[in-house]
Amino acid sequence: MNIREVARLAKVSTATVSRTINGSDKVTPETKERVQRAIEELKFYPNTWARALGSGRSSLYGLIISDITNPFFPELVKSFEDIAVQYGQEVLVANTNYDSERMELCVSRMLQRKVDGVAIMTSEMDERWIREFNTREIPLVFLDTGTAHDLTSNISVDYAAGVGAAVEHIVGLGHTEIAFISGPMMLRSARVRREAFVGCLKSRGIGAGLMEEGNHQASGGHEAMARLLSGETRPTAVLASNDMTAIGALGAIHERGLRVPEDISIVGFDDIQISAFTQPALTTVGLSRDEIARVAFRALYSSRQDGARGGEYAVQPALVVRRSTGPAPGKGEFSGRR
Amino acid sequence: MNIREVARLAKVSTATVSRTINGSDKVTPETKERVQRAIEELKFYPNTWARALGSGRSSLYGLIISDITNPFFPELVKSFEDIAVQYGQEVLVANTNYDSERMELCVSRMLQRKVDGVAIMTSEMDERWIREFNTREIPLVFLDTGTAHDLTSNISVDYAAGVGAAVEHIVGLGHTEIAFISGPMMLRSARVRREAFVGCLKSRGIGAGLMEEGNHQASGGHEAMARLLSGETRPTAVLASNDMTAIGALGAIHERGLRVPEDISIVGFDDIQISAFTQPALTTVGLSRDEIARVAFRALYSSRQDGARGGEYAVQPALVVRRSTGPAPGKGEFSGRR
DNA sequence: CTGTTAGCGCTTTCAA
DNA sequence: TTGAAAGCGCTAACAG
Repeated sequence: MNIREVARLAKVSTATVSRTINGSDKVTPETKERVQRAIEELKFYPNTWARALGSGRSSLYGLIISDITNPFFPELVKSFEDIAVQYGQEVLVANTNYDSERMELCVSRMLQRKVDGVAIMTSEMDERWIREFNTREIPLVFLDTGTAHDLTSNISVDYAAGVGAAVEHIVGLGHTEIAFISGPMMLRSARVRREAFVGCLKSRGIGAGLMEEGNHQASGGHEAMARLLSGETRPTAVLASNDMTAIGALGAIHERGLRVPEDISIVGFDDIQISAFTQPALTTVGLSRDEIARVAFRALYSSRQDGARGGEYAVQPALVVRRSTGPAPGKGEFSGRR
Repeated sequence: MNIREVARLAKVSTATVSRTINGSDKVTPETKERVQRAIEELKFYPNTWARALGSGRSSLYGLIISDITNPFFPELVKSFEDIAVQYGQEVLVANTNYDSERMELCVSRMLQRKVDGVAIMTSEMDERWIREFNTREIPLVFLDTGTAHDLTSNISVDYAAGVGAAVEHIVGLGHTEIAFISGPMMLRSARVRREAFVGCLKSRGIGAGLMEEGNHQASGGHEAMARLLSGETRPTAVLASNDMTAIGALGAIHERGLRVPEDISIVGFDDIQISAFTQPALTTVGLSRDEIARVAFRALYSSRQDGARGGEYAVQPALVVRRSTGPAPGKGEFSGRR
């Protein structure tokens, strides 16, 4: 079943069928009507590849993420797809699994499928792959990596502001012993968050806090928190590099028989959906996946459609205060609700 | 840049390049070597669509899910992709968002991209769409819906056994007032789980328990639990239709100042990753996404490759006992660890 | 073992 | 407004 059969049934040429499918305005309403009916009757679905081959446009946008299993990403994927659908485009999602071999696979999938643009939402992207996209003039958008030029856009997250708001909130509650549980230091994104924390403390004249390394998952947060609790100086507040880490930390604290936030305050990062339902609900620095996805898609789409140059975009995180933060022990009456 | 340029550089015909790419054994090692070098040098990536068009095989398998944001699915997606990659195939993921309009979009994407098979992991699939796949002889595999025939396979989850194990565990702990928080009753998958619960109670001679309807998300579990707590008879144990629901319920219980499992025991369903890190860690009926994905992919792949008929497969859930279940209040010493 | 060539299903000039 | 026909990049039958 193909366009020719439709053409035959509608008694027109294949060109006319093609025009109808593509919504050309150079087709008489009557003809269009006839063709539509033939399409309906045959339940014809135009072959996407053949369309792409013929036209040179794939209407496909790539989205490269690290790990679909990390709750931050599914929400991003969903938002990206929703907006792509609005623009009549499609999305090809690929996972790197934080693995450079898989990363190569992701890149070649994108190249082989001739995507019209790629959103690289993982921080670990080898320079040489980027070059492959550049030489083929495929628009790119990064999350907080690389800089805008030609067909490359960049979305930068103001981590300093986000972490700053968190630290301010914590300091305002009287905390002085503030610890940080980072993500895996081999990940650029994790290092950036950690540096924002260190810088923030320094600029406020607070001595460098306790540091532990996690893995951006609950397990790592749990272990890191356990180490923190058995250390010499126990922190009264802990910032985590992401919410999963904070959730793991929460568990370790409870296991020790300590309470959050009465004994220790916790702040996460990302504001994934589940954070509103942890015990207690997590105070966290929210990063809008919706906004990131929208900005990313539009950057790619406008590069492609209007030949726009790459741009530099900024996204502001926002502190979401819930129940996991409270006054430092001994500092004023505790007013939180358990 | 295309196969012809590679052919020219390697001084062979396009057919030879094609053969090299496809790993044909009818090419002299030397020739193959020359072609490989040319490909490297030109950084040539064969156009997937053209390949599919020429060969009639897409090497693409569709995976239709309800909602990427529901933690059950990302793990399924990951497993499915991993196994597809092992077989050198690719995956096209589509979300229905529980919306019938989006569902139609998903189906037409699959049809337009000429996928080699589709795993339908959402329970709400309109009969008429299924027919579209059937008439085009596209292998299908369902999760717990439909029956095996021709090119259609089905994976059935033994909900009765899973729920049975949970009920047995709970009853063994002395509970008699057992409630169930279901998913949205408009979803078949939710109804199936609920029926398994009702049937299980009945077969054990226990009267029909309390029932509340949730939405398979934390918010619904929270609200349903709140209703349960303000009802006349307070249950001492609650089974939830999925883990997110259970997590929401946990929050509602804590807000009332009650403890889990001392005052109320909770059992979830699915065993999503985060369930090991809730407070307390959730006892739940685990469903292996890995197994489901593997079985589903293989069913599709063998239908396609070996022309195998559709099969009926079974997956057994397994109870994972953690900390959210304990003896019914008043029944024996409480021995759980908080 | 290698090359020639006719498609695959659609788009898109160019004419009519 | 419509049709004829030449590709798009690759595969596969057929020759050699």
